[in-house]
Amino acid sequence: MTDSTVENKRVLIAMSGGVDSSVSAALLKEQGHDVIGVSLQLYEPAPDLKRGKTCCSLTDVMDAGRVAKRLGIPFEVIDLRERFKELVMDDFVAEYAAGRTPNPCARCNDRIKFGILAEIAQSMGAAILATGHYARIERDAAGTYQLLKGLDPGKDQSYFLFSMKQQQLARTIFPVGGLEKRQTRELAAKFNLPVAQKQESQEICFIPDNDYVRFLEENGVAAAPGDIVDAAGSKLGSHDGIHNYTVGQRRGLGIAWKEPLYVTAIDREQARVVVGPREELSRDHLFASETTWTSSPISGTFHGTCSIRYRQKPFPCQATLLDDGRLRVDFEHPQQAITPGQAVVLYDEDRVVGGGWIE
RNA sequence: UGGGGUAUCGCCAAGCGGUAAGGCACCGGAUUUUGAUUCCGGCAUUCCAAGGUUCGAAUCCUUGUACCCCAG
Repeated sequence: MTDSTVENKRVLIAMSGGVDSSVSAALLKEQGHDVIGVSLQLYEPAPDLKRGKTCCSLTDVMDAGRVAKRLGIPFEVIDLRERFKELVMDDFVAEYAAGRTPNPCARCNDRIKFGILAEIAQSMGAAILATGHYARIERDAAGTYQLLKGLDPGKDQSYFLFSMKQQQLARTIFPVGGLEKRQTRELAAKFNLPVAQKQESQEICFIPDNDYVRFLEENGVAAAPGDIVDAAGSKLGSHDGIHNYTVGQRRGLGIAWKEPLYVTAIDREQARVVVGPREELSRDHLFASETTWTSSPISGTFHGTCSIRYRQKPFPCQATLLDDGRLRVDFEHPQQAITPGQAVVLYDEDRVVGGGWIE
């Protein structure tokens, strides 16, 4: 199962303190690798740690350390708070301020884990970086590394990893990518890991209470009021700031209508939130920029499938690269709530071809 | 100070003598390494007010009150 060129090399495993990365570390150790465990300190610990369900809180770092100790592997904590703030949190704030909806997990993977951490791994003499993501990497006959969906359709995280490139894929392994979540849990119990029963992480790791609006306002996003209008521009209500909304959102509008209303667009210039019935969320194409490709860019018209949000079953589409470098994706069937700031990921069967950020 | 109409949950709205539908909004939960969506659950002992008729009324009668429309 493991690529032969990878065996017995030094591997750096990013340990979040969760079940997936802990089992990953255990599997690597069992396979005979020279494993080094690392936890990243990415932000100031939240004062309230009662649930401990974030990916990098103090208790999680401690859990990671306990697992490393149980496995008998070296472990250290790397402080990347400054870089994380600069590359992920600031981007998160700026995107919301611009009326877009950021995807911090995808950004973190791209910039922190497979960016800075990958470099750190090299500097520590580890040729390979491992994480607990549910995705697979395989090398095809031509020697090209392919990024594939995780085998467990309910846990596949390839969407968040779409920006990985050859040089990254060549030096990365996902030990649990071929497992079902249930199997991972069973292995955690079998390895007697202290985190076997730990609950899934969720929410944005650096906003443990999930009150992202408060986080934004504490970080300089002004609560600028404006109108909520329909497609024709008629005022239906008012809001306290466009950062409270995302395209496709239904709840929180406070408008009593004959049918549910959804945010169809956010107009930063006029500080307006445009709403409409469900039908008005439909689009048959989108444009994306900052495209990246796992091996090589598409040429001509790409026929395959794509996802425009995490956990969405990829749907048929075709895509073309425009002269200005942007990507145009046309859907076979209209899709709802194309959300600027989210990623569009192109798939060829189970293979991630590449993607970009929705405009 | 003439005539007509309407008053039911925050909004819209069923009900037409038999013991308060539904939609929206809102609240809670489930799902989820982003944000959403989705799903599940909750949500008027009370029908503008006060009397009356009736075994029984939001539904009938009386008197008020408020608002709307048409005339002034």
